[in-house]
Amino acid sequence: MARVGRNGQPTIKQVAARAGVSIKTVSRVINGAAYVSEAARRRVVRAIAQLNYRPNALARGLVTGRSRSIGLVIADIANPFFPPLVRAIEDVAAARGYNVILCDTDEDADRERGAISVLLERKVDGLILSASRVPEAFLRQLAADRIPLVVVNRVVRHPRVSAVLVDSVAGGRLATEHLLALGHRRIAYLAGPPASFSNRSRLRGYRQALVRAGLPFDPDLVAGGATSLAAGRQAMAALLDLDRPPTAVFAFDDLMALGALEELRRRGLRVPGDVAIVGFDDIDLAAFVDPPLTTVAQPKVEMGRLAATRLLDMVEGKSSARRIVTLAPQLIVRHSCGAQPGQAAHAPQEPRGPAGRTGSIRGGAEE
Amino acid sequence: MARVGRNGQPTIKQVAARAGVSIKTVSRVINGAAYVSEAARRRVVRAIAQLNYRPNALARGLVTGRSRSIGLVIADIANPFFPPLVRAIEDVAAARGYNVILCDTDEDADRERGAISVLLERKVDGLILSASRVPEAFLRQLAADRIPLVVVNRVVRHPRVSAVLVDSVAGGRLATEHLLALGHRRIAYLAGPPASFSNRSRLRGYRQALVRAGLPFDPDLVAGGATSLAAGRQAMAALLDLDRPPTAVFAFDDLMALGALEELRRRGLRVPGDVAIVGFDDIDLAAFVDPPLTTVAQPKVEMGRLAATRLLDMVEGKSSARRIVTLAPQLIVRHSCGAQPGQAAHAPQEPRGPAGRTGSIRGGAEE
DNA sequence: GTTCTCTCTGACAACGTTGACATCCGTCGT
DNA sequence: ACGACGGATGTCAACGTTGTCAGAGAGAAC
Repeated sequence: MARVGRNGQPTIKQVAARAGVSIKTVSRVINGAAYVSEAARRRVVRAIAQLNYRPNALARGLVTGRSRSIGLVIADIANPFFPPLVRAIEDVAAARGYNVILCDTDEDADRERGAISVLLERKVDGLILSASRVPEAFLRQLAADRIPLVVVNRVVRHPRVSAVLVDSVAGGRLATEHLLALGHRRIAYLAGPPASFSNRSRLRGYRQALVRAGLPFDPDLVAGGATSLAAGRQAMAALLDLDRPPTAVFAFDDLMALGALEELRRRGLRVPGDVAIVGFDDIDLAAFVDPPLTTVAQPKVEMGRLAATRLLDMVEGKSSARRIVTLAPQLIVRHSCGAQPGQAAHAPQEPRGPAGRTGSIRGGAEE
Repeated sequence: MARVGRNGQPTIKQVAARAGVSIKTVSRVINGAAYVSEAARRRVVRAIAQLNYRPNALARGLVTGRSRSIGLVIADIANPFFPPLVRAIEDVAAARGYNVILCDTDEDADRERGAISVLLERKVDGLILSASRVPEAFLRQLAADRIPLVVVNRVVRHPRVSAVLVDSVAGGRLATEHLLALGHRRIAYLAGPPASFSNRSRLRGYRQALVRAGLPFDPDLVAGGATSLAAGRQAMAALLDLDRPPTAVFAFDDLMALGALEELRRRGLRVPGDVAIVGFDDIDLAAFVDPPLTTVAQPKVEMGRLAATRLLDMVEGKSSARRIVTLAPQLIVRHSCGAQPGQAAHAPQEPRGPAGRTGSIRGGAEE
């Protein structure tokens, strides 16, 4: 009989032999099952320690059909929005005995598809998708195949796909109304990736705010189409080269806002003196830049916690019905708009609907 | 015969049945093996597509003894030092067909041990450890068990443990000499975690620079012992409450430096006017804060790439001998010290030894 | 015509674990 | 004294894949 497994590591068989019991008894001890005598248990525990035995999760997963791992698909861990989210997800997962397999996609739908595919081959027990660019039909198919699925900042119309998101429309409105209240009339939008659900929502909020203020929507004042410092710089440059450049900018996210900030500084323009800026996300950086950035905060840690908890509840069958958790965005007023920090400029009108207040939770009623 | 596997997903058996071949032939097609007729191959490919079949990586890993995944153990993904490193590792791994399982440990040796243990149960093909706090003996044991292992910013004396690190002693010297050259004589060190290899090295570099300048080492000027904004704030506060507070501070990392910056601002002190600050890492934030932080840069992306490439080479048996790659730290002069940005203050003496120049690579000669 | 070689194919036994079920042995109730 | 019961243990067949080996044809070489 082999003293060790193929790859040199001890198996349950060696433990059993050493403890003088059957492999089933060892299995029972490992899994804390009942009906094992104290004597046997002690011998098994000793043998495990002596051999430094570790159960093979692959074999276990193969027979149980559960891998105790989840897949996490994000755009780019180097984008400061994601680390707090990932960390929270990881913490919840670890606390419940799951591992996280991380995949970056750079907002590319094909890479995302590939990542999901590989994750599925790995037999992850569930999937969390943030900044997902894959067509909705693809995700519906996943759900139809009974893969537990939670999406962040996007919605999938399927009775088993849960979501946690901040109300980006409300957030866009919040940001724009703040600039409006400060007297700005030419407000630009620094757009994010066109395929992004969040981008479209923030743009919608921006337009809503303009309309409510009786201002026309000017397509020339929308520039950008990505999410990076460089994209922010370029978009800001394009805007500044307009005949009538904007006096204020609402950026898709803080990265774009920071890029814009760089470009403004490069041209010797002052913020907020010459141009006011509002970002989105409230990444750690935002509070530290010069001037500190006014931005719409997303509760990243809470989002991560909610997403992971929800997913694992689905995985463990505690509740499989769809649940959509919508969190309220929050305007963080710092110095990049010229308002009194810590409080929003007086809003021109009351926000409508539930968003903008506290987080609301909607059950699985829809679809 | 079951139409689908236990968990509802098609198996190689269904594919074989549908294509009218044996499972072995399907296996051959999947793995691109030779000796499959065009006709058979086509039928198999079609069946795979129709069933949306995905090979089960667990089963595959069980029989081949390789999981095509690596474990990545770091202190905290929310610490801005790590995302670029992680991203680079992930990219290399993905390009070579591996997945990354991520674990945060919060610098806690027990959690690290636990994470490594779980990763080993998962049968990862190798391990990358950054900010590792576990005793060296533990890692030597791992290496003795033939687990491919690469450590970042730490060294393990074992003929099979590779490492990639920046010369933190040289970095500490660089930072301190910069402050010295600017005329500072009371220079404090904002210490990182005492158990950290990097912390000890940077402290050593700091002391070396002092000695070379003929200055005494004053233990009172060392404060801190963690790595966070809060710790930086507190340590800075303690330093400022001294009878003779320092005129300059070298911080273990940029997070500590930023914390110090906050505390100084809170007390109405100016940087660099009243106190000069040098950080370490050159996180993205560093260039954006006010004032832009002078800091010692670590080439995080390159480190990640090197570590992952090295590990996978070991995993794939391309070369198993130990290799230590030492990269040179680089002083990035911005505004937090009062020097002319972009260039270091004139160093009081020539750096000694290979570090401080270009990166050097030492082979497996040691141990 | 026989043997050899080469291509293609499939049967079968692993891999390390758990689940279903069987068995053995005391002890208790009657 | 006997059956029933329940604790403690073991046997065996999965799980879904790949590795080993053997075999069937089809040409090629002698």
